Amino acid sequence: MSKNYVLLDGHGLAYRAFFALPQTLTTTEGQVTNAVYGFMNMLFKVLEEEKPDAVIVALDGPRAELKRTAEFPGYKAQRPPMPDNLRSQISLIVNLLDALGIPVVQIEGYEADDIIGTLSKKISDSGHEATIVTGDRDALQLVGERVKVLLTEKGISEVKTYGVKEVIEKYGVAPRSIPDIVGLKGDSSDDIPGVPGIGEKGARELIKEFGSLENLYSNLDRVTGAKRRESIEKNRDLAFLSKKLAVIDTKVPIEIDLESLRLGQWDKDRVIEMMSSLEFKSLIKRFLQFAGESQSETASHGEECIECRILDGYDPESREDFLRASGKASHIGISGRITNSGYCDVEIESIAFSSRDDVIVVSLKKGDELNIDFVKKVLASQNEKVVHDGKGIIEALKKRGLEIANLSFDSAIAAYLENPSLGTYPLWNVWEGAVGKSLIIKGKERGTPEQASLLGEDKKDEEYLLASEAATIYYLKEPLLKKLQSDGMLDLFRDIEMPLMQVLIEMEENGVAVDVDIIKDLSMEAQSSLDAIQKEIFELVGHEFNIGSPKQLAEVLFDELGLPPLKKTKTGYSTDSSVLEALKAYHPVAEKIIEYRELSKLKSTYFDVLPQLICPATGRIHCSFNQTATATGRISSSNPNLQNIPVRTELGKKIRSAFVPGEKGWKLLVADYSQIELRVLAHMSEDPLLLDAFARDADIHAETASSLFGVPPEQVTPELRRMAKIVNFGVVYGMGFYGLSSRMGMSREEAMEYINRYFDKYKGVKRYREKCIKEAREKGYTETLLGRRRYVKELASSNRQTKELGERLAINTPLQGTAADIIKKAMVDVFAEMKRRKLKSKMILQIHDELIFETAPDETEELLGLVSSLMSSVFELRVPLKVDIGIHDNWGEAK
DNA sequence: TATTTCACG
DNA sequence: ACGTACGTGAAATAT
Repeated sequence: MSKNYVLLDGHGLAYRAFFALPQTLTTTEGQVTNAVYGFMNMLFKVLEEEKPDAVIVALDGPRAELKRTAEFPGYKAQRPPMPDNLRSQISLIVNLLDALGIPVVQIEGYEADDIIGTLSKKISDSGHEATIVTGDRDALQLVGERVKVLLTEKGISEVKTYGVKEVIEKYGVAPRSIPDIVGLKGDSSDDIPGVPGIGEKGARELIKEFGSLENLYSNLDRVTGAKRRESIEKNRDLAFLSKKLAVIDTKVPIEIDLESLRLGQWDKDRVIEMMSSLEFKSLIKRFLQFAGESQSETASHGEECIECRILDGYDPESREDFLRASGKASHIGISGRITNSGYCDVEIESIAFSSRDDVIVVSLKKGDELNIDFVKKVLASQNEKVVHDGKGIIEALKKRGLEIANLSFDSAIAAYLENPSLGTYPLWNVWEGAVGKSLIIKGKERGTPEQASLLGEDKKDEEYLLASEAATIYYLKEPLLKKLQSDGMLDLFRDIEMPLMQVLIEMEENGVAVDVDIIKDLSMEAQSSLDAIQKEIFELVGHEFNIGSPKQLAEVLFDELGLPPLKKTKTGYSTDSSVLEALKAYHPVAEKIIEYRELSKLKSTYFDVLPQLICPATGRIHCSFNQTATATGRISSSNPNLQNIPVRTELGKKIRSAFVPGEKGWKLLVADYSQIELRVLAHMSEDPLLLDAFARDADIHAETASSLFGVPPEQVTPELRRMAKIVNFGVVYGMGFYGLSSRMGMSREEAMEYINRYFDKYKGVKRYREKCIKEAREKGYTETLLGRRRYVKELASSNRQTKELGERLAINTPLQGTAADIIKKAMVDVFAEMKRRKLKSKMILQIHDELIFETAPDETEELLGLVSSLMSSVFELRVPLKVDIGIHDNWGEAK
């Protein structure tokens, strides 16, 4: 019986995958896996399509080029050495192949091509079939009756199959004549010279006509074109040498028992273990599928086939069924469909509950009020509730008078803690990442068709989807909880993030009041200033253009006015504020443009937008606080972003003054942590100088200036203090001397000098930085005081710039993240205490180190004391947590 | 959709 | 040879 053997060119395919797939394909900890992935993808594709009886992978042996470089020293001479990132992947591939029971053949002194050539000959000689998978066109010479070649085209996943027919179609010659063609045209990728002046086309024509090099040289007189003939004649030796280099050796001494080889000798557990450590979720699935496992076997790997009944939300009996079943369930998974986003416009459309094997979907559209009692009952039940990114759903439910009792778990937040760098946490991705097995929602039981149609015929798929979501959420809880536990983040999750979610919900509901009249006045003022500045700019330049267009502006500045382009962007010359600032010295238009920029920015981002964002129903602005957005653990704000309301310029402060208490007689209470990141640095580094400075509540920048510039504290000038402040920020960000020099306007040497002096004085900080980098490199992640993680895969990069970025992240993230931990806990504590005391006052904003409340007249003093003491006592650090706090009539008054 | 710029901590 | 501090979100223009 004839067998089909697949022969793969290991290095060749790995090389292709390495260059075809992005380097960004890595494990969470930063091991680049693109070549392994590409190779395995190709392997499985071939396994699935060719269904071979056996597979062999050939690798270039040590000193494989020797044989051919002995003939011609230039052979493969221009080939750069294998990148380290690829070398490490080759050994992963070999290990994986070992686990898969696929033999890897590597013989000293021979290239993979020769091994493949020898094997394919042996295979076809004994009457079996061989399929060669490679990226090297030279292999086409091996094609024969029982040998075909799958050649990777551009990229990696595209392959073309070559049998004898295809080779002749493409090259016009028999496969065995391919080396003759190479002999004439050469091969730039292997540095085979060929005959000068003969290219692909000419070579093909000549061999097609003469059949071989030998025959060509015996009949040189029949070659047309004098020049061509001369070149061929002159380069006879080169041509034959080139051909020799291109001929694949089919007589390599290989000891392998082809007959006993067969696919399927894999160590299944090891394959799965290796693939999951490489985070190849989909390949595991493919492997299991290919391994043709029966259901019971797949279950041993936890492959779950979850069967859910979908109950009809309109059928009273089904509802009773659900309530009965959910009583026994450990928790209830909830998914909801909402329209719009943001507190002001959000509305609940429908909701699904999952209690292990029952799912029920009910519509909550206006007019479907008959469902509300049931929903109320489920939501109020003693079961733990589980949601995925539930903040919006909860708000929408609350707007309809529905509250969730015992909400204990949000899988999006859990997934965020596991890896905060992902940016978004779609349910399905989280499922893939946490479980990676297929979840199948089976079965669907409904009431009568008339009742069923109440949900709307066209909405049936939507209903099914919502039900699957609820079930997925249900089954997500356990694995994520386990992971949090094993990663030491359970407390952070349970005691901070989940309670914080409730705080954020109320803050979003509360919203913030703005005085529209102030903003509208500012807008009008800005418009008239803008008109005037625009006119001036046009006069200075001599014509009109779009000042807002960086491209047109660059043209005017650097081409027309001939100003020096100081900085480049990807696409052209930069016109950002630092450039314009420097250009002030050359041309008066620079200053005008800076003014124009500032005004138009503020106008378009704030003046014109804020009034539109006032919610008609509440008369206030309700932003969204995103709890799963930042890699460091901070929260972010959007629609609008209230965390970047201007403050640094005069005009900016005017905008802030439009933020006011929403009720007559009420005030704004603004509390911010003083120097929180530097205090965290002092705590973490235990640097004596920093600890002492904060213990004395000294002016930290002045202290730094004093030790940096060697002047007594009382002689620190504002200028020295300003420089020290930049250095302090730099330390927190993990600065290098170049960045510092450009920011301080000094030479690199000077900057270097200051940095050295800083680290000499603050030895603890120096040690801290080194420790951060070392630990992050070892563990693959950095962590904050509360164990919040951030994987720093940049540290594993071979690119220097990326690696240095990783080092800065390793330094900065624990500082920024711990500060985030601290204010988050403060929010939770303050919120809980306000609830306990039943205060009317409201927490309305958080701006990273600052909390803003709206306080009722009779609560101002109480709240002030409460906030101030709770904020400073959330953690016992080695330094005091200082809080600046004040009562104001508007936000502009603070600071 | 990507790029550039700029507001904040 | 190159570009250089951390973390965000939004608007306008370019593609």
